[in-house]
Amino acid sequence: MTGTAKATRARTKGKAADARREILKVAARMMRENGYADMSLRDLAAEVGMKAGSLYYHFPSKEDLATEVMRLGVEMVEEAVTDALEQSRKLSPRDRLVLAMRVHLKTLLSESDFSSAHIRCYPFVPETVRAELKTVRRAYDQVWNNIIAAYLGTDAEPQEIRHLRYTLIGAMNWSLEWFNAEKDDVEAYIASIAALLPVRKN
Amino acid sequence: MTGTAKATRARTKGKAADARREILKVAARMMRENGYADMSLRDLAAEVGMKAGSLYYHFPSKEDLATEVMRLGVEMVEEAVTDALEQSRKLSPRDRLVLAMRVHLKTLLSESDFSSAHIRCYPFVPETVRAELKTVRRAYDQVWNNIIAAYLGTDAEPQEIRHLRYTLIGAMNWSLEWFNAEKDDVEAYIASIAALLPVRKN
DNA sequence: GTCTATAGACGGATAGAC
DNA sequence: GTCTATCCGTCTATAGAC
Repeated sequence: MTGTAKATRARTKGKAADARREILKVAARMMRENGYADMSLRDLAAEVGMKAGSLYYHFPSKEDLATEVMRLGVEMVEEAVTDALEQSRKLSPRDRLVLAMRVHLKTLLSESDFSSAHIRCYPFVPETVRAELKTVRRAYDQVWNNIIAAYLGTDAEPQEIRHLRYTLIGAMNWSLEWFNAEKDDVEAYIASIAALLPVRKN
Repeated sequence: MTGTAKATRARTKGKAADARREILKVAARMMRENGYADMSLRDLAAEVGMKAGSLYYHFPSKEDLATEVMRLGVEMVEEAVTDALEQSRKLSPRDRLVLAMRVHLKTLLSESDFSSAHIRCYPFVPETVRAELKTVRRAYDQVWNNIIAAYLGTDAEPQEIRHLRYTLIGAMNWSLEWFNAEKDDVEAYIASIAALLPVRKN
């Protein structure tokens, strides 16, 4: 076992790590539902089963806690998308694009308060938090640039790639505003968006 | 519409009406930039040139002020879109759809803090505020349902219409997250989205 | 690791003078 | 119409006991 792996395991087991994970989980839900400003550390602590002051054993500040929640939010979707693509190398570029959309949307809607908290809270979070998230956000953008470039072909201009990325990500992320798990169907919505993407000759 | 809102809107002249408009204008900008929770009435009043307490001569509460800002936000885009369509009756259903997109997006990006404040703040605003906005929001949805139904044709199913509406509105509203007036071009982005909409035979 | 207790700042809202 | 003054609640964060 490498030192790094040992250290990682040390950080992920034990009482402190459990409490930390629980805090993050509840924080993600509260941020998603109420926003960053309206997430009270008193309420958060109460839901986790501790007092507000105790949170500072695990996180140095509210901003750091929020940063961690939002960072995990990007990393979760990114990992889900890249894993799915990794296991589907034989698909056509178009099918890979549709697969990426499916995984992004499913993660957003059914699995992860972290990702939706990121999307909803980003515009209003302190500038320092946004600065911390710059790198992970760029990395995820790059994942999509690659998927879309493969679909559009080698003659695609950078603006064409960016615009399609904005359109698709916007169409998907907007689902946070209307999607109702009891009435709506992820597959049906993906199919509707996919219907707008022409089958290309490459 | 409440009786109060109707009565106050009738007063469009005089000192009170001017101050009221100024308050709404600054409030819209602050809500867009910082969100509802982080808009302080003290800061708002300072920017308008008054003291916090004076705001209560014009609005009964912060919630009522926010409701008015957001209601105006929908009405402004709706009016811009319907006016444009009114003056372009001869266009094809597809061209009318693209025109509606152009006007919606331009209003959002260059004219109205009110509309962008609505879009950004809606998820986190108190439930009572959301309830007040239900009617105007539904009305604007209906405008788009009609435009899209005309484009898709008489055989379009309700879900097909809704899904295309969500996709297009999502693609446009997401521009609040990335659009930079100095680098990006509204027309170019509209063209990119429009390229995804097949020319139909009707 | 979590607690109690509290500092210190700021929030929305109201009353009454002018 | 706007101001001053203020009430009362809540917030993040810290210090020190256990």
